[in-house]
Amino acid sequence: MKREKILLIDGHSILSRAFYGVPFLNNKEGIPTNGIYGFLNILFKEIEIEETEYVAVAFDVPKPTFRHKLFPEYKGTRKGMPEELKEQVPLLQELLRKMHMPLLMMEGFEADDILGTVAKQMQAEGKEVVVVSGDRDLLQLSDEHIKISIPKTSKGETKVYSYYPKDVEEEWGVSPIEFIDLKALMGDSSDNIPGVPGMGEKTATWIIQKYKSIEEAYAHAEDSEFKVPRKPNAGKDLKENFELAKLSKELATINIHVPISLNFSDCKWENYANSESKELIRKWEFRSLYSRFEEAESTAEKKLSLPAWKDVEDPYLAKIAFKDAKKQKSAGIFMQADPSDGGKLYVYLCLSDTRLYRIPLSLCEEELTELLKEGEYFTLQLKDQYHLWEELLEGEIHDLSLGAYLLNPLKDSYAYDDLARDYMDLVLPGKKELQNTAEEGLYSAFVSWQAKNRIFQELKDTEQWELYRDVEEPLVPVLYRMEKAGILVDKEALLSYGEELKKNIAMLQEEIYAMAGEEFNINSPQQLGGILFEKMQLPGGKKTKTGYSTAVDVLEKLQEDYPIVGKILEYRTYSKLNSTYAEGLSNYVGEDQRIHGSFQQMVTATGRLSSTEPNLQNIPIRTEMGRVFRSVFIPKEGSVFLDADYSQVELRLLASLSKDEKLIEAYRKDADIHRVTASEVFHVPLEEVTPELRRNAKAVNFGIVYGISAFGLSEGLSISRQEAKEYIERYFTSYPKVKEYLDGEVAFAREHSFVKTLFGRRRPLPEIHASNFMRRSFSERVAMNAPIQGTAADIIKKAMVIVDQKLSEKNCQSRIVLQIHDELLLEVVKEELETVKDILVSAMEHVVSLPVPLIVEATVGNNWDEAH
DNA sequence: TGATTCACG
DNA sequence: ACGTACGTGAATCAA
Repeated sequence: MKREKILLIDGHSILSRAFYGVPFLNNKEGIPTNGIYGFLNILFKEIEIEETEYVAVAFDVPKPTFRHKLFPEYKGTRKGMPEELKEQVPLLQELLRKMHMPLLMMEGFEADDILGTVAKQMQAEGKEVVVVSGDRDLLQLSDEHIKISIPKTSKGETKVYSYYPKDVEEEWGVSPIEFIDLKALMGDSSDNIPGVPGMGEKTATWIIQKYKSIEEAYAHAEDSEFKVPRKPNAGKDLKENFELAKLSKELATINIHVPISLNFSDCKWENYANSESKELIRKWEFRSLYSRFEEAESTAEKKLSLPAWKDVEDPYLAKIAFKDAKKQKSAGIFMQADPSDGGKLYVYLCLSDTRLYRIPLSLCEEELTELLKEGEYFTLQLKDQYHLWEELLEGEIHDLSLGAYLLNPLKDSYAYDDLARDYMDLVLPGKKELQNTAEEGLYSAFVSWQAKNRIFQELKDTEQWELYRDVEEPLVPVLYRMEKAGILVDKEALLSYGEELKKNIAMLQEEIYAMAGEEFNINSPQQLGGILFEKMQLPGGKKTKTGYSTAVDVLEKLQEDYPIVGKILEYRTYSKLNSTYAEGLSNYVGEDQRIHGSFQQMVTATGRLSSTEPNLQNIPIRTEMGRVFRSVFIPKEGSVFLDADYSQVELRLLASLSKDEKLIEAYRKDADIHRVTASEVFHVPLEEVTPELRRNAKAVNFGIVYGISAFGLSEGLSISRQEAKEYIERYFTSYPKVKEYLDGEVAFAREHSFVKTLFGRRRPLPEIHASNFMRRSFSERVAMNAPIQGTAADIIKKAMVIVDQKLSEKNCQSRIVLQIHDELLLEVVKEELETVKDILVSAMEHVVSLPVPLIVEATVGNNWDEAH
């Protein structure tokens, strides 16, 4: 039988071959792309020659460079590699990932070793292997079913030289294994292999041909036959340098025992032409590849239907399905209500690639409860299912949507079809295209089963497994309990305040009409702009695409000279408060007088939560009038509110992550940080810092966390760009480590196209190399902000998990009801107050230990306003 | 549906 | 020369 064939490619080596073989190319943005281009040509050529679809590419993992500076810096630059080539490595990897190419990388192991291990493994599994590399180092791997293929590009043409053992023998006169010894004697400066001084190719070949190995040659070094032509001292050289030779051999030997294992079928390379990869091909202007990608994409479009499934109505059949699930202690599982069936609950089970069931929950409650006691199960959007059937809390159920969110938090959906597309290379019909609700459940269970290994592996590969397992997953039940608990609202008070607002709105409306001389819709920016800037001829013309800007900052400047503007601003405020909060919130108050909002865990790019239906994270506080809404949120009878918030987490994290001594010291002394900054930046003694200076310094501090830019700061402070620039420069002179840290983040982003938090959460930055200044600058600011904002998010999430756990350990009835990014609001049974306060504050403060301690301020109150 | 505005951290 | 502060969600208007 013909052996199946797999191509294993030495990524770095082929890239550098291509780099030197293809004339220098640049795209419009100045990104060097010649190596990538050459790599792709070699890749496609090899695939064509070898006629296989099974491919994988191995890369060295760059030595870790610690960005957080909590550890000494270690630079793992490949020496002798020109900058233009180095830059192309991450770009090529990005493209290959988008082309769905399996990348073999493992920390602590070189690509050579990975290739060697995998090649031998595949040969043992009965495959035909072709190892593609740019240099001869890998010839030692050549074997009965392992061919070493060395492409050489010159004058635009790529020729491929192939070596089975007999070809190695023919060209160098030694076997592949002996090739190691040959290299050990000769040495190789580019690989840092010393070799034996004075030994060149001729001498080394003679010795190895005669004695087969350096050990054997050493044993005979003093024999009379040890007579290398024209090298009378060769024996002596070897004798004297034997240790060096042995070391060289060790260095030259490829390790074929790397703890890696490759699944042949995972290497099937298809769907390389997709929208994401095509975008890069276009961006990098590889015109000659356009048509290849277009054609490939059209043939790759495929729709796969569901495996046959069973609609189980017979309790006996249900029992059988569950019995098998129990035996394997694992399954894809999904629960859903069917509105076309009176909201009846169904359980969907996927036991294998071909076994899929739909069972009414009423037929299998007992079996399901029993099943969840043992084993691990996989699903999507788990929190929603807890709301359907709380008993699911008892099982170990993994939420793959959550995993997919960590792998790419920029997506807008993590439903079954998204996961199938991204992790199974499978195009499934979207929810809207489905005929009935059953299909959604079946697909979800099926995808949960199919995508789990890939998603888990990627979480491990990206070092986000712990974040997933210890933070995101444990948070799911916590959020569920928060949503279930809800928060009590005094609806009467809410509505009566709304009435009050409405009266004011009506009054203001009349006044505005009178002043404008006509009636119009004040809520319409377009009409408002027309009245103000055309009819009434106020200064300060255009700003937006659709017409005049009527945003607060514009109107505030006009307020003093034009009374109507003040009225309009007032109208705006009242009308916002009324529609969003008075009317908006009251619509969500349920039978139990509580609002059960929902917390979204897979929305933000930075790892924060978000709050919807209604948004309980933007209840007013900054103005007296808005604050009233906080007082309508109240604890239930016998309870109080306990509110705890982190004091300036983000700035404290900035100090810790940058390790700036001056900032750390200031925080350790618990100084007023904005005042200290003002004193530093404006060269004023601490006691002489005016409120004005402090305000400015505070804006600078904010700016730093947001990813400072002179333009932004000048806008925020209404000062000139030049002044803003000076502020920033002086800030960085005062806190040099902060500058180093922020620059480091941007540099990291440029190299890897993502940044990460202290706990490993990633924020992709696909536009960090954009040619568009605005997009690129935006990515740079995000690179500075995301690690800080994200680390703060990680920290409070960890705290929530701990608090929830401790509350249940101590049998407390108190619960977390809200999270507002750096603040937790708890409804606390009065008797539990002291216990809960201790738990809460200490959990929040001790989540992580950093150079600057985290400080939590906790307050008790009979409504949210009082407690904050 | 997208743009604008504004509430929060 | 480019022309924005970071992260959200909801209400509203104008297509």
